[in-house]
Order: sequence, then C-alpha cells, then structure tokens
Amino acid sequence: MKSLADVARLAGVSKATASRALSGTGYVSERTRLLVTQAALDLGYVASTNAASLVTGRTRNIGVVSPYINRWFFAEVIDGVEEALLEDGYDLTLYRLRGDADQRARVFDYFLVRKRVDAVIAVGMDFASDDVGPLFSLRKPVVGVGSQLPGATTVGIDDIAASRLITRHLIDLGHRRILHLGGPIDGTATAVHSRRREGFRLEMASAGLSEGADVAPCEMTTAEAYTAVLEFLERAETLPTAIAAASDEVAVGAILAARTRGLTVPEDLSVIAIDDHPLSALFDLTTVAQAPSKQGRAAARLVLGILAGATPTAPGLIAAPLEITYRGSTAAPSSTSR
Amino acid sequence: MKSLADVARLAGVSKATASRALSGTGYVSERTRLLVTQAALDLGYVASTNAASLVTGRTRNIGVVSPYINRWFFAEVIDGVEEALLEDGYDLTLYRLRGDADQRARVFDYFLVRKRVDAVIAVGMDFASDDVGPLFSLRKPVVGVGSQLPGATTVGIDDIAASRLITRHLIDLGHRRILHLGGPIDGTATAVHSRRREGFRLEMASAGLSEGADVAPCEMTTAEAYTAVLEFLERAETLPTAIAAASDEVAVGAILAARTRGLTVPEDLSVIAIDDHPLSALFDLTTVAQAPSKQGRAAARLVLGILAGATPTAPGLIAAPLEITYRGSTAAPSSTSR
DNA sequence: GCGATGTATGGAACCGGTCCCAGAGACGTA
DNA sequence: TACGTCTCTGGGACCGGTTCCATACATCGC
Repeated sequence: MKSLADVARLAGVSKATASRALSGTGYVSERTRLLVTQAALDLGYVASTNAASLVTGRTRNIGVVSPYINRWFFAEVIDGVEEALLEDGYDLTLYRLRGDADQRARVFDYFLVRKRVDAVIAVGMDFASDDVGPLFSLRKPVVGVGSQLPGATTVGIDDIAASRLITRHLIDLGHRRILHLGGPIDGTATAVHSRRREGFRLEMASAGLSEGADVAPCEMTTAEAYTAVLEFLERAETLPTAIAAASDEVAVGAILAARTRGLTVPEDLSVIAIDDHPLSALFDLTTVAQAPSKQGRAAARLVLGILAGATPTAPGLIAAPLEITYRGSTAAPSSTSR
Repeated sequence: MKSLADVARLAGVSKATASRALSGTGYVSERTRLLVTQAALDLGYVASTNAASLVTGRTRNIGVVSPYINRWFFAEVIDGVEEALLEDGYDLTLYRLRGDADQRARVFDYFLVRKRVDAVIAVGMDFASDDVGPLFSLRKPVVGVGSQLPGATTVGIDDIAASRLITRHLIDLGHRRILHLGGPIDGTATAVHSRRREGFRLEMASAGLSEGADVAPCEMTTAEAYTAVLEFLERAETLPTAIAAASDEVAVGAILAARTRGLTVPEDLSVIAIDDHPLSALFDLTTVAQAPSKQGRAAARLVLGILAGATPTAPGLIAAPLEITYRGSTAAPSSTSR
C-alpha cells in the first residue's frame, strides 16, 4: 500500500505539503497541488482514515444502535440515517442492542472500549434514565429516534398524542367499546408501545369510557397480533366495535384475524393504527403517518450539525406533526353491534 | 482520555509491558499483569482500536454492502451477520449501495479510499462480472450472500433450482397455465429475481408448457405486486390457474389482489413462492423456506474463518438445501377452471 | 562453574497521517 | 532601505498503540 510519504517523494515535496495539497487545507500553490494529486493518482494512493483520526480525533464514523434491524420502523430509520450520512461522507457502524441484561455491558464494551465513533444515534432504544449514563459518558453527541432518550434530543412523534388522536377518532365515530392492541405488557413505561397504550387509556378515560377500554398485549409483529386477536375474540364476552392498534403491522394482524373469524372491516370492526406502513394502503387501513426514514435523516442531520460545530438543540422531543390518513378500515359502528 | 502510557506509569511499568499485559501476548508475570489491569481499571482506560489497527493493519471491522436494508431478506441477513460478528468482537460498517451509475464510484470511494474494513460481505448485490473488479482489488476477503458474486464464495440458495421446484409442484398438481410474478424486467441476468424467472421458464419448457407460461414483472414489493396482478387479471384473456411468485412478499400481493377480484385461493388460483417470510404463515402460503439470518451468520463465519487464517473456500455457491413448506395456498386446479 | 534456555522487562522504532512552527521569498508601504 | 504581511514549503513532533531487539535474571543440565 502506498503511503503519503510515497506520494510526497514522487511529487518531490515534503509530507506536510503533500498532506495540505490533498486535504485542501492551508497554503499550497496551484502548481504543487496538481503535482501532488497527479502523483497520488499515479500511485493509486488511498489515505488511511485510521491514521488521520488518530491525530485529529475524528473518525467520520457514526454509531447507530438499534434493538432491531429487521422490523419496518427500525430498518426505515437506519435507511434514512445511512443516506444522510453518506452524503456527508460519513460511515455508519451498526450495533444491534437488544435485551436488558447485557445491554449495559455491551454499551460499555462496544462504545467505550473502542473509541471509533464520533457520535451515536439511538434508534428506538428503550433506555431507562439510569441506563443512558454510559452512553453520555462518551461525551459525544447522542441523538435518539423513535423512543425518547432521557437527556438527549430525540426526533420522532409524540406517541401518547398519536394514540390519543386515533382513539379520539374512534370515539368520535361513535365507538364505545374499544380494544387497544399491541405491545408486550412488561415493557418499560418509556417504550413506544407502552406510551401508545397509555395514550389510549388517557383518551378513553377523558371521554369517560374507561369501562369500554380493553387491552390485548402482544409483541409488535403481525403474526403475534394475529394470534393475540384470535385468542381475545375467543374469550371475549362482548366484542369491541373497534381496535386501536399500536402499529400498522399489528393492525394488519388484527384485520387478518378478523377475516378468519368472519368479521368484516369496518362493518363489524373498525381498525385504526399508527405508522403508515406500506402494507397499510393494501389493507385500506386508516392510520397516522410517520415517516421513519425522514426521522432518520433528520437525526443524522442533527448529529452532523453538532459535529460541524452547531450548538446542540436542547434535550427533548422534536415531534413531527400528526395527521390521520383516512382510509376504509374505520367507520361508525353498525347499529346491530351498538 | 487516558492512554496506555498513563496506565503504564500508574502501574510502574513500561508501555511495552503494559501493552503485553492487556493484550495477553508475550511474556508477562502474573504479578505485573494484575498490576496493569488494575491500573487500567482505576483509570477507566479504553484502548484505541484506531491506534492498534494502524500498526497491526487489522481493524476488527467488516464492511457490509447491501442494496436495501429495509426489505425482509436483506434486513434478516444483516441481522444474522451482525450477530455472528458481535460474538467475535467485530464491528459492522454498513453501506447501502444501490443503482448502477454511481455503484462503482461508491465502491471505490468508500472501500478503497478508506482502508478500514478487514473484509466485505456483499448482501444480495447484483454485480456483473466486470463490476466486482474494484471489490476484489481491495485484496481482502469477500463473501456474498443471496445473489451470487462472480469469483467469490456466496452463501444462499440455488434460485433457479428453487424456482424450478415450486413450478414443478404446480405442474404436478395439474396446473397448465401458470403465471410467474415478480422482478423488474430490466434486471441483469444474475439478479435473484431474474434467476427465479429463468427457473420458471426452464421448468415450464422442460414440461412442454411454454405455451402456458406467462410472466408479470414488477418490483419485489407487496404493493407493486398487488397492482401488477390486478392489472394482469384485468387484461388477461384466459386466466392462469396458478401463480409462481419470485418471493413471499410478492405472493402476498398476489393473494390480496386475488381477493380484491373475488378469486379464492387456492380454489380459483394457487399461489406458491420462495422465502418463508413471517407473513407467509398468516396467508397460508406454500413456499420454499430460506433462512436469511442463518445465511448471514454463515457468511460472517466464513469471513471470520478466513481472517483467522483458514484457507478460503473455492468461489461458488454454498447452497442451502431446498424444501417446500406445504400450506394451504396450493391445490389442484378446480375442474371448472381447468 | 559455565553455557544454554526460558522468562520478564524496557527502549525505541514504527504505523500513516496532521499540524505547529520556523524560515524563505515576494510584495506593499512608510 | 527597512519592515510588516502574505504565501509557500519543509522539518519534526505527535496521536496511541504494537512489536522488534537488547538486556537481565533465574533455572537447568552437564
């Protein structure tokens, strides 16, 4: 491998001058600049970012932490982040960080031990406030996406508000017995699904409908939702007239389960959700759009801005506006089921 | 940030000894080893991989290139790769590499220019043989997953064989007019969807059914497949009795489109596909399972093995065995439609 | 007692860049 | 003429580790 010294020698200049010529910093005459770039080209010279970051302390590399990479929201966010980083010539190092037991340990091992990221973007990480300590002890910019990161700027939507919004819509349509679907029951209160469930509870309560509020917990996947809804319908005494789902993926499971049970949507059962997953259009699902890849881009921009010297925004949620995309899965409850 | 020199000073030894003590190489007495590790602990010392790799030339970092990260197969593979790498303490740097125009340029820019990966795993990259040049010029291990990489070891399934298998199953059931669904028409011949289409053609031809073979191209997404099938059914003179889909995601689009048109599966239309996507169980879809996350793991293992000194396996496909998972979406054509 | 071998340690070169600082011309100005 | 300023270049320290080599001592066989 050719090094900068080789280039400098061929160009007949010093290492220092060669470095300046290639990086474009400091004073270099046009003539020598051409000389050096030509020499670099001739030798097929490629710079070592390692060596550079050793002295500059900057790696042009961003760490992305996410509990999943094979679920829609997370994958979309990462996609957006990657795109934005690429535009600025940054690399993305991916860490899947799931579970709780080894969570801290891994944060320590893989971020503290190796100091090769300039900043961290945490995607949908459900960190408790005492868990983020190690993350911040890096003294590097940290930005969250999706679930809110205590003490850090987070881009996303207000999950409680979004859930209240869809619940409200069902209530406004005339529904009184509503099932909230999705999210394991043992999640922390700050988890996205917990907050969406909380929003549902709050809205039902404020409408005086706590009696009609029911909850079916399940993992946030279509398959789990399908069986959860099937089981719920099995043992329910009075059926709900509507489902407020924690996500589109879960809602699709509900719709499929309803079909299996011979219920039609929305006549027998209205379904509404949050996300605007690409499948939701196919299932004619009313939902609240959130564009995760845009959130990813925004988070990346934020981080790059801070690295470029911008003053960091105050910790807290940078919330995207909420708007319902009305489709055919919601309607007033039919008179018979009322 | 504390450096090795600080640790050495505190422990009262030289940098060299401290390095040996912490890395566990060479001769170090038990006593000084404890001394050094304790000093490192006290100071909260974290080693700089950058500095280390500068001299060793190894980064403990693997580059993963993939055209998508938000599609099931790719996300699953990356997930598997990440998991396997993590176990060995390797990092994963992700590069999304799509399109063709800037494809080469990016490979050059982001791999050659920065020499900070030890090896490359190319996930579902549809590289033409003259496109892989830059990739191999890195002189680093390269392993492919999914679509076959000319000149490199690739783990995956034999797409042509898989497609022949599902087509054969339909033929064996008695179907004579079969539609192949999925994959843009302009893809290169080596692309996964092209090869699956090719497998379909071959099997139909070898059964003397070229007449009954029809093709509906579309992007490999559920939504695109949905509209493609709808349009196809619109203008088809005689309807096919079965669909061989290039992927489960596409097959789900077909099933939904069939439902929209009032066709029932499998009575009016059999559907079979390849992948065993989690949704396929919900849609009762007969399919050929491939476990992408396992493929990812396997590829990572392969790469780690080579880096550990194992002799690289010969270029070519390491194919997983093919087996149909029989579910309810396939049946003999009904007598009326026959 | 002596050389060979094994264990333990330190000094210093080295990886490949960046950047501070000194110095040399060129040019403008008092 | 003398001096300040600007442009351009090179020398060399430095980032933070790893590793080669030399040295020192202990042990062992003969």
